[in-house]
Amino acid sequence: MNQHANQKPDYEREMRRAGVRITRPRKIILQILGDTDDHPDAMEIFQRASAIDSSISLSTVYRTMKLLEGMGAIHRHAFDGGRARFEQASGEHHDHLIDIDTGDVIEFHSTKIEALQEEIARELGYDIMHHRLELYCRKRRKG
Amino acid sequence: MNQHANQKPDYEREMRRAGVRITRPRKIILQILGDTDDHPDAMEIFQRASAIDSSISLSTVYRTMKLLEGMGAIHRHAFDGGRARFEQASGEHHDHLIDIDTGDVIEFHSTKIEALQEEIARELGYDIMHHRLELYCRKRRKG
DNA sequence: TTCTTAATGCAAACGATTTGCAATTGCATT
DNA sequence: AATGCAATTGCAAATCGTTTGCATTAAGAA
Ligand SMILES: [Mn+2]
Ligand SMILES: [Mn+2]
Ligand SMILES: [Zn+2]
Ligand SMILES: [Zn+2]
Repeated sequence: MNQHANQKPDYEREMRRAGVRITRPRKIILQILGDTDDHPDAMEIFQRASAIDSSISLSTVYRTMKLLEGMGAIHRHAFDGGRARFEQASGEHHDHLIDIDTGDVIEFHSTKIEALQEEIARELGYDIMHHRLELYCRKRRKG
Repeated sequence: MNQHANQKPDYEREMRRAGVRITRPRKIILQILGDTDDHPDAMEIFQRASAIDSSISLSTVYRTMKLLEGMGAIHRHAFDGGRARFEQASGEHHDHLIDIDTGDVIEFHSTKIEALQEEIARELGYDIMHHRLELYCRKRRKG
């Protein structure tokens, strides 16, 4: 989620600094990612981008996602099912609850769980580089 | 893990009861899954099976994995990277720590984390159907 | 042993993602 | 503003893991 009224990171500046060109497709994709609250997949991003500039190709979407991921600007998620889904990396770490009926994604964060994970890894002699916690759920039935 | 000196579930009996035929390929794959401690992917299972009966096909491995998954006899994991990995479903629930350098998988279980997950889902109005907790780690450097 | 039908091997199809390549374009340079 | 060149693009073809159609084989009930 990125509408947390927090600072919008200036990726264009960062890209320029990295010697990466600011192209029309990249501007559009960046804008799409910045404007959304959800976790769209490449095809969804492609469609939203096509609405703005119909000449954009799916390949470019994929290439741009990879570029942005490498820059740390976005996170890639491999939730159950087909395609990878993306989200802007601004904001703090969080994990995801996925509604398996609607596909909705709800974000949450548990300091306690994060600490327990660290503890477990440490006891096993490891450092966590990254982790993934996904809760696949159904809306609770009344009563 | 299944070598926990616990009862070896009799899937052949269960399959017979379900009206599913006990074929030579299925016997072999079941034996492979029962004998291993790790989380092999379809290709690895195919290779181990081929060593026993070279006529087995990869398609049959995939079909059998799907059948066994449907029976609840195995779990399918989609760890980072290419192929799905499988493990016999005997034993209690556990989550995984993946050594990103070696690919090794270490199993762990945290009653506390499990409880916290439940609590989080409940507060959001959901019931957890299944979940996924994976810690991608590196061996801790000395000192 | 016979018979019916589920299960198999094979090759082709699949869906998501990546890649080779020729054409385009950002942008640093005049 | 015009130039030059490497980075980026669109397109089509390739890749990878997995699934599927179909003719053939083989469980296992009778
Ligand atoms: Mn998120
Ligand atoms: Mn396991
Ligand atoms: Zn987390
Ligand atoms: Zn768990």
